Amino acid sequence: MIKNQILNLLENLEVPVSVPEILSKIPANKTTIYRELNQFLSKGLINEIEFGDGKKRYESKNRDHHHHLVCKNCGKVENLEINEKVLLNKLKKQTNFLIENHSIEFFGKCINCQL
Amino acid sequence: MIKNQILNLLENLEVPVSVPEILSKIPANKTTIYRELNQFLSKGLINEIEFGDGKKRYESKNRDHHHHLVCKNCGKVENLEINEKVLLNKLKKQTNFLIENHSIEFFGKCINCQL
DNA sequence: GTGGGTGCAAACCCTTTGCAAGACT
DNA sequence: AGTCTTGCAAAGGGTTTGCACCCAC
Repeated sequence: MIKNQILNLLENLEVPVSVPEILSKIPANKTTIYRELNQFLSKGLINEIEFGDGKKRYESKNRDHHHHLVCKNCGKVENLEINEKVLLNKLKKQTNFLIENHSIEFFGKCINCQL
Repeated sequence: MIKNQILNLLENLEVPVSVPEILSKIPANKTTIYRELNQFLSKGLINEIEFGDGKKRYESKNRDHHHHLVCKNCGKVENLEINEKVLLNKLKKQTNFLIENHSIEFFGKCINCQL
């Protein structure tokens, strides 16, 4: 079942993947991939995230929650753990907004691309 | 000159806008808008940002730097000021990554959409 | 006539939609 | 028969590209 192949892939990858990347690793139809991803999303099994190149990326919620360092030169994505609890608690008190999700990403140059 | 119309628009708007939104306010060709935005980007005059709906959004750097609360229900975008200096300094010491840019966005429900 | 600013049309790529075929109960 | 899974083909929507036009210097 393709559903499981996709979930397994997302659980085993270190960084979020786009649909084109998934397609290159799982021999299935585009429609199937998009369809399953949307189901995973509505079931809350995965996260959707964007790095600014026009493609949405997906990662399993089973992996530790973390943020990213995205190299704008070579595209390399590194995981980054920051403790945002303090920030989130502050925001909860400060705003009337119900925060369900957040995206904290940093863009720049990875060590190899700094010359 | 369209260049200036776009810059003025971005400077006067409270929240980032997408190209389709710019097109609805400035009577010009798509190509022109994209072309000018890319020039602004490479000159560092504006920021590019994504809210997860597949459209890039743009905001003037002349406005105060702030982050956003994006309502996933009605699409409303509110500005949010958080002091990320501590976080950025910590990251600078903690990683070998050259951070040029960052995106800190929160998604959820605005006060009107919480029922 | 050379260069900057603008537009049109087409192409490109990611994503969505409508419909049909097959498998399993 | 009915439902669930998958695929194909086409359309949709944001973005990019190639080329031509026009105006000013």
